[in-house]
Amino acid sequence: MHPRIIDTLKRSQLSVTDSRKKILELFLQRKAALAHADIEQHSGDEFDRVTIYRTLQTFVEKGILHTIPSADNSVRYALCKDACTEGHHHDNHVHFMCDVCGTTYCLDHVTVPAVQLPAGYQVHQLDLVASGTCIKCQ
Amino acid sequence: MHPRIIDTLKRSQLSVTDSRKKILELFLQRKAALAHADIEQHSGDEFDRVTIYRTLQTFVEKGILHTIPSADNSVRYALCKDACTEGHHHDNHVHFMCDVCGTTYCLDHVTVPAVQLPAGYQVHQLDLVASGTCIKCQ
DNA sequence: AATATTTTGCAACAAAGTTGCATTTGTGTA
DNA sequence: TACACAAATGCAACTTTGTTGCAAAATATT
Ligand SMILES: [Mn+2]
Ligand SMILES: [Mn+2]
Ligand SMILES: [Zn+2]
Ligand SMILES: [Zn+2]
Repeated sequence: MHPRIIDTLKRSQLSVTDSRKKILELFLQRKAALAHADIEQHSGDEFDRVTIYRTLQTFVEKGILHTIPSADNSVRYALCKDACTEGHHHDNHVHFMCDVCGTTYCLDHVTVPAVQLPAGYQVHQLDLVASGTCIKCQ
Repeated sequence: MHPRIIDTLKRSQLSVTDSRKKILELFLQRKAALAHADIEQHSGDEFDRVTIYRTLQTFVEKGILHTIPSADNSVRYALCKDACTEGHHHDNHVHFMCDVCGTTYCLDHVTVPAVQLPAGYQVHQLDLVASGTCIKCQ
């Protein structure tokens, strides 16, 4: 088991349970983002579908995972790298979704550029999602 | 009925049907983007749920509507303004989703800035979605 | 070890999306 | 205008996805 797992859970004041450990482990192994369906597939009958929903929700609230918007009705989740805390995310990096293999990447080193919106729009979050062909699928 | 409706359909080589006219009209009246559910709600029993699915899909394929990614598993659709054609979209403007009223706006005059991705990522599309509080909800 | 708290699985349900097929509607042509 | 062909629609049946309440199990606290 990845050494960071227990730490991460405790720092967020979450009790350390099997499902949380395993789901977190899955995200640490895979470097890419995962949709609910990916986790469900990958974990077989290890735990209930409902538990996955609740775990993902908890992790997002606690700042362990962030969501990545998509145009295919299937939100992806990925590990927060920065110091995200309960209700306060700072994942302002670009995401890339490959049309070929379906992988979603966090491009941690590519920052979302500032944009000048018309007066009156108060921005709380900015998401930039690129899609196309990834390195592996060229 | 809005004068552009028949034109738009014919230009895309689509037969002019009641549902297509009414769904298109809805998008022309409302300036904002609409989710499937919005259309369903707004049209009552005028046409079947399945017809809405199929119409939206057709309109996207034909370049009449474009999709807007979201983090809440509910893709929004909005009219293409530019010369989008079958299978070729050019809606490279920023979108704004209001957390308060839920409205999604096409900010037609705010262009998505170019970003420099790591070598090897071939970008086909760039989506920038801002969220926060809109003008009306301040 | 005993107790209090939290999480989980299950069941039942609601909502969202898909597919095949008969019927209806629209289009082009005679 | 009427006809024939093609396309779109509605319906039914179904699958998938997401939600909720509650008892049982697991975890944390003392
Ligand atoms: Mn990310
Ligand atoms: Mn738009
Ligand atoms: Zn790929
Ligand atoms: Zn608003």
